[in-house]
Amino acid sequence: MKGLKRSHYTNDLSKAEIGAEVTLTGWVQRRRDHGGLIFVDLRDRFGLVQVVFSPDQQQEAFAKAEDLRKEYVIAIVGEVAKRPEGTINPDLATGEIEINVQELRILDSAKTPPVQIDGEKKVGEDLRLKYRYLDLRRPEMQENLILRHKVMKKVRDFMDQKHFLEIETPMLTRSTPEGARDYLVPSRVNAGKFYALPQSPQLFKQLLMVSGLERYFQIAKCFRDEDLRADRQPEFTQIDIEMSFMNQEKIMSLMEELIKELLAEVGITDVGEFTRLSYAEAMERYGSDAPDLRFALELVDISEIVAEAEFNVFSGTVESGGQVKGINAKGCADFSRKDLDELTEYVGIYGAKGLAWIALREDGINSPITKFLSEEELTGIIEEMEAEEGDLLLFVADQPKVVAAALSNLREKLAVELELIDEDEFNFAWVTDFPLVEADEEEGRFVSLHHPFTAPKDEDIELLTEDPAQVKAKAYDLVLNGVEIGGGSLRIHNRELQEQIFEILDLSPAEIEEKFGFLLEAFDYGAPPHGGIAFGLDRLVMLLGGLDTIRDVIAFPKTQNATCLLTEAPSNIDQEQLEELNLEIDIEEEDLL
RNA sequence: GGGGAUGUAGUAGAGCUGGUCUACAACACCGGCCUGUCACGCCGGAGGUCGCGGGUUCAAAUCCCGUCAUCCCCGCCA
Repeated sequence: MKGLKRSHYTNDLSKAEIGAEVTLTGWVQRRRDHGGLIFVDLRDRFGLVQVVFSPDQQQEAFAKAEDLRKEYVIAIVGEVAKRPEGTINPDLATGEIEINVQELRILDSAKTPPVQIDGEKKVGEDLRLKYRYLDLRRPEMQENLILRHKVMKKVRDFMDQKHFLEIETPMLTRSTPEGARDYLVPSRVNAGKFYALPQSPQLFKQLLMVSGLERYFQIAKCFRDEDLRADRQPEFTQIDIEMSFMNQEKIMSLMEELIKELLAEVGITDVGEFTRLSYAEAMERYGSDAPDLRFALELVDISEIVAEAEFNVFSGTVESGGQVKGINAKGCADFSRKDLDELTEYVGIYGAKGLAWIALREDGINSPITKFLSEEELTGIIEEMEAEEGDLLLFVADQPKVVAAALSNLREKLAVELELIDEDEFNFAWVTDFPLVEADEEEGRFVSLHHPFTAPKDEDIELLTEDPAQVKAKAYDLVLNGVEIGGGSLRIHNRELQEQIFEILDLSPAEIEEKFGFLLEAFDYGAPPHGGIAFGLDRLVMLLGGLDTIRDVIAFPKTQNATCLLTEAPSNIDQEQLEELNLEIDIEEEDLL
């Protein structure tokens, strides 16, 4: 490109530049060859501009333009010209002008791309991922990455302004017993030992508080070796924040300020009040600790009404410690048997053994269960659920966990099908007062709901010894449109309490010392009260962009099988590398393909 | 580990109650024509192991079994 230096980006150009000589570079989006005249749409990161090759202008450039194909990389020198009368393209930002080319240089030719870059047709995701560098040429994808950049930039500006320091923490760290499965990295120098990639910088940020940095943040890569979902990747990014000498209220209001500024940055200003819900209330009313508050369809507990019912599915469940809850699907009394079968199958995914229903139709009540209910019980249900003619009442009877999972998901499914969701709304809610621990039936012990460093509420400290399950935590989650986008807590900052929690989690003193000795020791040297929060950057950007998967806001994401179709990672490695690390592969040769 | 959906030219689809399927048109591609197009147009052309393997059958893109890949979900994700 000797001697040719870009003078403008495509979208810099407007009527103001008419007559100017400009040098542009970019990709050929499309070529329209009219024989005696060739139009090329030149694309750069900022947009498109039409460049015109005409033998009247420049014979040599015109001849060369005959060879141009899609995605060729070119540089042109030409004059900005007003488009002739009647040829203005109102759909194009630069549609009032065009470039009459004097000189064309082909900087690189290109094979016909396997995915269409300018097309509206959607391409299979496997191909998009294999040719991710081409997929990322699409303006939609570039906009997603730009949005992500803007959010990150705003985070840094905001945090800096609030006196936070961005501090990096190690990627090679030690494995911790609680939490997700670790990604492990073998140590060559220390044969037989492993580093773990961080699930989050949790311990380091707490140590930074002990160090007296007071306000820390980091846009941190985190790694969790668990199965993937539309909103879960094995490596993802957290906006990680920690501060000293703050109470929960101050942290939450500072974070609201941050979130509002982030939204304003991307043009979303009509954000309502952040709702506050206790965990207990969220579970009671929505069956979820991350409820979508853009619509109602609240869960109603009718356990008491049907406790003595002849209908054994209800009364028997209540008797054995379960509950019966329902949703009033307004105006759905005309659902067909097939619709109802489908919903029943749907709640089955979440472990519900059935879905009872009462349809309040014009010609009376239609239901397979009302014959087992007394007049009084039926009236009680209808009253409790504020049901009227035209409504469909749907019930699940089971253990509270199953009822919550089934009905919270049913609630969301109904909201989508009944079009109750305003897609433009950004509805934030804080969920607070989480239980500190919950019983893990499989392992027969308590496990932390958040993580083991979360502080219990002061008034519940006495309960720690008697009934740990009743202890509430100084923890808070931020939920946006039914998606958990962040969570945090005040931390324990003294050794005694932290040791007590570890004991409740059934960690032996030896284990505690081995795994967390360094943290407890740090607390012996003057640890300030501290707390923080971490936001899932990918999820946040996904929601701001109105997207369905975080893959669309990650430049090079993995497939659901945690592979990279572009680089074909993970891959086999040389025997030599294994030997250097003192590792042996213990699977059959033929499986190692 | 489990449930579900999808897999047909480069791409996205139709065909899939088995037989004129020698697999269809579209977009893209290649060639020709065209000086005002902008999803340019017109004419012509090339392009397919119907994901892969096996089975049923006189006959399989179509039915059955297995397998692989991608996606959605359950489990899992402090």
